[in-house]
Amino acid sequence: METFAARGYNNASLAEIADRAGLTQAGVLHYFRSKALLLAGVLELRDRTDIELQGPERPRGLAFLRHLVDTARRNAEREGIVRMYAVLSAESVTEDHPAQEYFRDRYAGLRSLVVEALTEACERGEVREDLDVRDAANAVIAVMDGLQVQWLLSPDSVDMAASTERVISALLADFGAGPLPGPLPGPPDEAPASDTE
Amino acid sequence: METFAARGYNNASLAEIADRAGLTQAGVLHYFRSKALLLAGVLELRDRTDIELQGPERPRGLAFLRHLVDTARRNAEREGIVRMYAVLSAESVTEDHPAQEYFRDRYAGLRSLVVEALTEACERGEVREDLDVRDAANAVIAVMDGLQVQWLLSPDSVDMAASTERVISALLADFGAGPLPGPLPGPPDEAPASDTE
DNA sequence: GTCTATATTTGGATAGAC
DNA sequence: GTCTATCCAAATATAGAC
Repeated sequence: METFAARGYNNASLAEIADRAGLTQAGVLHYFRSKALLLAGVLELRDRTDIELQGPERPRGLAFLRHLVDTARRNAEREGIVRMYAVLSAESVTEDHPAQEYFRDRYAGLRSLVVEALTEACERGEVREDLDVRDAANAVIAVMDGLQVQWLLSPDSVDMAASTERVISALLADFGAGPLPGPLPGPPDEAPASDTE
Repeated sequence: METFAARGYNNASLAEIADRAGLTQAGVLHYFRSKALLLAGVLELRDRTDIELQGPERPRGLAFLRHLVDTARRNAEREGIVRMYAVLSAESVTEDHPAQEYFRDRYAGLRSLVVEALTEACERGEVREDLDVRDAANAVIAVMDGLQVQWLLSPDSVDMAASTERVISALLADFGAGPLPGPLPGPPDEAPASDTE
């Protein structure tokens, strides 16, 4: 993970990864038949470690949106993971990248979670046209991703949680719901929580 | 540009670039002493070609924000450039990447342009705390960037212009200004305009 | 289960001919 | 100004010993 985060997939070498893991390059290939399979293993591991937003007991509606802001705040303490996702997600749009399907699926999943949350958050017969909600959901995901790149380049110029919160609450207000209740100063530190990026 | 867009910097080879340009790899290195200098040349060329948002006659305030939405719309017709910026900007956060300074400066410049525009857009003694405006500006830039990655992976799931417009106008409303006047259906096609990404 | 050795490919860069 | 030839380094992957 650290190597992929620091160098991206293409520029990462099995030799460096092997070094950090305390074995040789051939040793790594004994467990993962190829570099691409190793990447798949890393991504899969993260998905299992971060129980993320799966399961039926995940937060819904407003609680979910607040959870996104909390995630942005927690991410400021986890540069490694942020860097890995920022680098790999963008790199995945290049030709024949081994993580392309992974990120396509990931975004599709996130998209429907956020659409659902936005819809529940501003209960009303029809919140607005469905399309509008999808546009807003894409925007929410996009802000979080885009902020990460800016933050990685200039940490002092970016407050990921504040910017995320501002967009979400502005969108909600625009939809006719009240602003994000129980807003920014959320629990400064939560228990064994999980995350999104 | 096409090669860097399709493969990123690290994975792009001088051989492929030379092929497309109709000369040999050694020929390319005759004009650009190294791969990193070639990348610098490409980025510099784009900056000079797209007069972008420089000069004193650039749009200001609301007009500038509307210009951003227009740019998002135009970008949907320029996959190559979008891909190049999306890939390179994220790749630039990796260790020792030759475009790191370029993108740091680029974001700093964009940031101050958007801060200025937001401030002018909602004329009021103090719009709100300065910090809030900076957070909003970062968010605007972030949405545009983040949407590009999603769009490159799944064009049919993302409407870059619509999502961008929604965020900007929601933020403005939140600041107390009216919603983006002369909103979405901007000039479907403008003259020799320029762009942002 | 881990290593050494090596095959194979590819990349960036240099030297020098034409 | 462009090419050929070549160097050197690095990378992925495989074969086979211990």
